[in-house]
Amino acid sequence: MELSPVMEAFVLHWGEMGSRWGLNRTVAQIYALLYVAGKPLPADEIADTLKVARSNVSTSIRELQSWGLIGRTQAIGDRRDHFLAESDLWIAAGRVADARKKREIDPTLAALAKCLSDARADDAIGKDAVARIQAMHDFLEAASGWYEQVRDLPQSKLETLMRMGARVARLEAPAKKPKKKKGKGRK
Amino acid sequence: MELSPVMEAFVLHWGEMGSRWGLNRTVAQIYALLYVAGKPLPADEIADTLKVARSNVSTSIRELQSWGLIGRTQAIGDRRDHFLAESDLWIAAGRVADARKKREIDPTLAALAKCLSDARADDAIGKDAVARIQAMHDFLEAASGWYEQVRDLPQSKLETLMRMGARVARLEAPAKKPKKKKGKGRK
DNA sequence: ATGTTGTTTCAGAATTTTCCGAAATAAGGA
DNA sequence: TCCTTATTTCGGAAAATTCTGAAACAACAT
Repeated sequence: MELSPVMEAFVLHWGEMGSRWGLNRTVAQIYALLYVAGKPLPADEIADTLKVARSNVSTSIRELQSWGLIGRTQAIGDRRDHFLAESDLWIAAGRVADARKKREIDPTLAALAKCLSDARADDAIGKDAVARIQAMHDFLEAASGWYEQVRDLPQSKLETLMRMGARVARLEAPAKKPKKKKGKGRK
Repeated sequence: MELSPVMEAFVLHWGEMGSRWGLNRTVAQIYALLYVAGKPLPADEIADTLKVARSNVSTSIRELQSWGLIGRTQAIGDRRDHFLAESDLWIAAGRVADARKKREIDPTLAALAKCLSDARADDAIGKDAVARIQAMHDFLEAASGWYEQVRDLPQSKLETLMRMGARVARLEAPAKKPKKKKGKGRK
């Protein structure tokens, strides 16, 4: 398949973006391609369209599956696997967030916990340094715990929470003018 | 300065972590070192402690300043600059989030908006593909807008919002033990 | 079996990122 | 000014990551 210039720009930009979020460029491009395609594509067509080696597609697809971002389907009369992007972006973003938390945050938290207990047992380390390590551990743990509580919310509840956030922002952070008005004249 | 093994582990782990969040390893290690040190250190002492080239420290410090993660101070009787880590992790994390949003999300959003209008004007592109591009644009824009509304909240309000999130989670996603009371007398 | 089609693995090539060290720059004293 | 100390710049070395192409592998039909 030949990409139109617009499609190409889309795929390229998304590849760029993805590469900053833990996916490599090819992986992100493949996701973008499958996403706009909106239908299952076989691996060799992906390789063809993106002008990358077939083997690279194979590896990248495996990674996309490990992130839970694509599914595999069959087409009748075609022995090849076909791949389909998760098209619900809430779900896709959640998958990435879950995976990164598990791969990066959780191990870091464990390492910090060990550092902390080691530091406590080491009297060459000042109380204040221990306190700072603890602050970092607690911070990460708090963020991690909050994420865990929120991640299972259905999308509708998540949107409610976001609206709550927006509302808190409107009510509590009254912009530049120190108007001090206590009223609640929301529209 | 010579690092104790525990400190070294801390700095190493944090370097690893940071490298997955857009800072490179040396940059993250320097932040970690300044963070545990809890006092301003001159650049050559940093280079010495972390066993990296002095010039690398110079470059990394410049980057840390561009992220807003460290400050520069002077010591009396010492012509060298001394550097101090931002020790409030809420602020530090916010700085990283702000910077990444500005460097990555905003440009991507702009690119997506352009893609979208180009795609609309291109009749070689199906309506459904346009709809998918729009969905992606709208998703990013919504997330971005939410972030902007929340980022200026003072820490206390943010914590309130987090508690709200936790509460929504408890109420709406029936936990295993429905009897769980609040509070958890730590330490 | 044997051929045909599709997939995966893997060693090393290509590319990108990070880092070092020498040289250039800056900022004071004497 | 000239020396001494501190910092930055920058070309290319080193390291890490990504990608390719060939070969191995797998599944199936003939």
